Amino acid sequence: MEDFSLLYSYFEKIGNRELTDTEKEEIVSVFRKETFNKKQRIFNAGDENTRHYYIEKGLLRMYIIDQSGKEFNLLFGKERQWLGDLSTPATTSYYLEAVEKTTVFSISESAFASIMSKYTELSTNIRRSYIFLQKRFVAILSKTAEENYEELLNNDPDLVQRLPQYHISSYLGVTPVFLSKIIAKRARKKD
Amino acid sequence: MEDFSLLYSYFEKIGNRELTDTEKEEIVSVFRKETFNKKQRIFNAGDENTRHYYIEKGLLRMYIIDQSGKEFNLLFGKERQWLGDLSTPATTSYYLEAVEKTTVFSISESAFASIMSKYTELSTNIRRSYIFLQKRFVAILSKTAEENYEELLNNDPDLVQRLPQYHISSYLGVTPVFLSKIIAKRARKKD
DNA sequence: GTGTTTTATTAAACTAGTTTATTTTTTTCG
DNA sequence: CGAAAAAAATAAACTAGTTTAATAAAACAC
Repeated sequence: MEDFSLLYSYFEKIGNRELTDTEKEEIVSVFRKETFNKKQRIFNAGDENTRHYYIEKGLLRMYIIDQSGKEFNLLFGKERQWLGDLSTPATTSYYLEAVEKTTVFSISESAFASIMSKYTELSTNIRRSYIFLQKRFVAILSKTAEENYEELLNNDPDLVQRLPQYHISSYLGVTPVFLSKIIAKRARKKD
Repeated sequence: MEDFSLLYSYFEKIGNRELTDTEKEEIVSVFRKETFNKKQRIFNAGDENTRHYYIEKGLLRMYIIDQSGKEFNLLFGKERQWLGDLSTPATTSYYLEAVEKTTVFSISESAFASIMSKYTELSTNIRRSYIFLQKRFVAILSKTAEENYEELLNNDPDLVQRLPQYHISSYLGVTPVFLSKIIAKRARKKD
């Protein structure tokens, strides 16, 4: 039998109460537990009606590929975070891929909408995502790449450790070459 | 008696039905009709518990001021659009200001949360805002300033016409000097 | 209307970040 | 383990966008 305990505790946390057995069954019936290998693609630009992913373990990245073929990492998601394209069920412009071997609980848009009406705190999530993206947007617009790197290092050192440098540079909106320069410069400063 | 008809028709549209008189009264009781003059500040970074604004007529901008004192326009709002800081009631990092003389219907966060449970389509709004910001983010990260200017010109020519150039440049994340160059270059190309 | 302030243009020197290419280091995997 | 592949570092030439400053044009105020 698959283990849904992390998902239960998530709903217990947001609902601020214990779940009944019926509620647990309901959750099991709408979520699908899935595992993706490192570098495995979960959805592609052009796909319709993509699912929402609550991550049990591992690390995902959502990215675009621009006209010239370059990738831009928009968001990462790790343990106990949601990731997905909120424009679903419309055709997505993004790719979702596992950076590490990752297990998730996935849910369709329609089921998501319906459990949202039961667990209204879920909509707080979308709002929180918005606030996060807004901050990130402002930071990238108004700060230098070096400052943004520092900030990421402070806010989520674990992420910096788990990601290859070229994924971080793409998240910060610079080339891997430039991030490498930044890091070299910082190392020089330190001693 | 103040005219709330635009607000009624907004709620009728999202609810997809006519409003009863009681509902209209309820709306009047939670919204406050306000007018702001050109360049008038509506809220400031540091303010707590800012309100949400549904714009009847006019044009607002929400912006930050960075460490070095430079302004960055994050969002504009015009007729029949919502604008506000979704991180409310937490302390805001943004400034909200009228670009033109503007009349709005404003609502507190707490009232907003409570009418949201009645008009659940309101939460779609937040989601739509998120999608909008995400697109804008990706565009600014992956495209040149010239392409972003073109795109704005296509998506919202009216906005370009109503805003002074230095507000547009700040929205696109470049200096007024550089936007001026882009425009000069485009004019040269055309003939 | 005309004088004053604000906004936009132009130019020139500069810098943050890119591109391409080569070398070194680290990771993967049979 | 050792070979091959992937990731990171370094260098050099380049470019998109900035800064500062001076001029021109437009908008505003009386």
